[in-house]
Amino acid sequence: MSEVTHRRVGRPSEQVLSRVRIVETALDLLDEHGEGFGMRDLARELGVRPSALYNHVANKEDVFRGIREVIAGRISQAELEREPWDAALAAWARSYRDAFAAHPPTIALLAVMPFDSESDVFPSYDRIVGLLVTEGWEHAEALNILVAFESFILGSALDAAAAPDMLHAGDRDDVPEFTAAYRDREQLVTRTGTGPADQAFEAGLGLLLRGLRAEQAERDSAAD
Amino acid sequence: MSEVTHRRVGRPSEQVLSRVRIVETALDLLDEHGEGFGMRDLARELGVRPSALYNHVANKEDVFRGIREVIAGRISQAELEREPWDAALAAWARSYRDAFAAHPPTIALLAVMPFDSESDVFPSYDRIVGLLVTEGWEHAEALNILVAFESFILGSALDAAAAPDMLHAGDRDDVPEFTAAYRDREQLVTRTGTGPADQAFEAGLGLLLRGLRAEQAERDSAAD
DNA sequence: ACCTGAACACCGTTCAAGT
DNA sequence: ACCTGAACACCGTTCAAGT
Repeated sequence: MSEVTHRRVGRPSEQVLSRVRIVETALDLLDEHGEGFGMRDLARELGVRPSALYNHVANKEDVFRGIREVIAGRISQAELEREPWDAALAAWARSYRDAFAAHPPTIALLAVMPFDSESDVFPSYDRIVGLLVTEGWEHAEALNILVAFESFILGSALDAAAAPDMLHAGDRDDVPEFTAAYRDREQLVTRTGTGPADQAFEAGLGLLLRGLRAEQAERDSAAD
Repeated sequence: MSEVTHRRVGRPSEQVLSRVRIVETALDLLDEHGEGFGMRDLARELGVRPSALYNHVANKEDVFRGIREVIAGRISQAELEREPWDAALAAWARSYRDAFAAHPPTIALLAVMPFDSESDVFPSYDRIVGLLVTEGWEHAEALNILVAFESFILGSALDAAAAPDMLHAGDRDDVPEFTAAYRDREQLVTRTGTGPADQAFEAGLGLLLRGLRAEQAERDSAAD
């Protein structure tokens, strides 16, 4: 039985905590046991008493804000320089979904949290709006499209985080089309190795992009 | 100062609680003060001690399950009988989003919760898959499209529930396209009276449906 | 069977005391 | 300035006691 050497009271000789260390540890905890984390767990993991955390973060919500920034920072901005524009949009969307889908239990919480105005996400948003405006959309339309994409992406991340058989009708026999579809998709999953959530995401992303191209084509032909 | 008459201990002469009464009261609490609810608040609202609730629900999650069923029950199934098929899909999607957007704080929680196999939602899903199969899609594809629509709808409900200026870049001058778009949309909001979240939802829904029609047209012309 | 009342094992957070 | 330790005001949930 190894004795833990306790820290004495009073200011330690060298600082043990920092905001980034707290945020990163919290993210680790979320990844390991996905059930959410407590300030007490977080403190234990950092070898510190719970109250010590409050020297570096305002409260638990503040920790979440930190986490959100870290995750948002992982969305690949570089993909937005691809050609053509719809490929750039697709690559960005996939990177966005992956960044959030990696941390299931927090998606919902993070998704409703407003971004800080200094956030890293705005340059990406600016680039996307610019892309769409270049391709002929009005500024306001471009923003609506951007938000629509985000809604789809976050909804898809939520879906990827949901229970695997969220939509299982069991043995009921009053929904034949649905159960047939469920069975067929099962086969598609084993054949392609692509999970249900990924299939649905690609289907939706494909539809959104196809919709954009169709809208553009229609607009261009009407302009003659 | 009015004296509250307390109930004596022991089984009351007539039953005061029921599962449905608990679930409905919980939903009321969510609607009033959107911050979520506690079992103690719920009990107070029902004029009962917290422990009494556990005679009718297993735990707090069980209450959420009940709430989810109530909300899901409000999604209009009737709209799915409209003509043509894409109008039916659009009407269903709007009804779905409205049902969830009415209860902001719970969307996230509810969205990740698996449906019971006896749930009311399956007949609607069956109808939608049938609709798409009739229009030429494979069963597995139809299911993927359905899930993609749901992801978009729930993501949009989340967006509608988010802070109104979730995407406000403040005064930064390094994102000109974005701020221009933000300004233009502001004007569009005041001119049309349609909120930002509704605009984005209609934009995305339009793209998804347009994508479906384009996919169908492409398939039909390839079949010649 | 279905309520009260007391209790248990938790939370997030505050704050004085210590270095 | 930055930690410990003790405390506060909460949670959800359990369970014996009562009718």
